[in-house]
Amino acid sequence: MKIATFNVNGVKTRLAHLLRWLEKEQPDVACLQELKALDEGFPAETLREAGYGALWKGQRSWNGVAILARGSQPVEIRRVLPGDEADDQSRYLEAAVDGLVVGCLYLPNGNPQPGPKFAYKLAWFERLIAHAAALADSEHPVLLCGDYNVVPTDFDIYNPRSWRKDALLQPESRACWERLLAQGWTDAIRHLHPDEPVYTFWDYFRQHWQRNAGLRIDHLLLNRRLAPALRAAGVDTWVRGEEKASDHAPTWVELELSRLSKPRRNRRA
DNA sequence: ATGACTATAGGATATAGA
Repeated sequence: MKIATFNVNGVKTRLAHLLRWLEKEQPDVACLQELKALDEGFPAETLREAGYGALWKGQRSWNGVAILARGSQPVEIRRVLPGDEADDQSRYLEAAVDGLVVGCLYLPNGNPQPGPKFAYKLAWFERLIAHAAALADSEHPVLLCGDYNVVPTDFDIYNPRSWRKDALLQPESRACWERLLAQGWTDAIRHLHPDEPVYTFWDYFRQHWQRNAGLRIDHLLLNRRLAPALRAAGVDTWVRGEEKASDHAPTWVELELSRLSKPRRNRRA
């Protein structure tokens, strides 16, 4: 079972890219961020014809998240991150797909910092940590993936020098990331590729893609129950090399759910 | 310190992204 996260940077602008990628890589589940479209602008019919059921949460101009499932309809669990009823930004969706709980998130960028946007980022991160605590300990297999807008360490960026003041590298952002992982989550990419640089984002400036000057900010986290199923993880970098590509590349895990032990209540003494 | 580039909304520029 292949599950991917992909910040499409505009689902309407990138629809052809999205369809080519789905066709070629055949992910079973695809979590999308930055739809930049209203609910009514989401190409649900086209995706259905491509074989994917979908849940989506749009917003005018910015944000927006979706969960696609190949050959099935994701079952919605929640469409808001708890903790702030005044927050109207479309950044979180959670669904059940084939016995798996999948959270799709688009964590605020936070620039410029310091300032209100950075405060919003940290507040949103605190809400995520609070919500993720129960998911981390869940007896269900849970995957929490998306654009976290955090470069976990200096090893996750081509060169931190010109990014030192960026919200993505701030000690506060990284401390939140560490607290999240300390709940027991496995960072799939880093777990399977401990010694090599892996990037998921290359900005449009200064030929950063051509120079492979990237950042690792799209992450897939597995809870304890799911971690034993992890078989492979990677980045579909070819998508970033396409004409008029998103600045992010799809990032994925391959899971072998049949390898998970049965829930305790079903096990014989 | 700034800007490089790409997107949306709208119909010129302003704002956001990371």
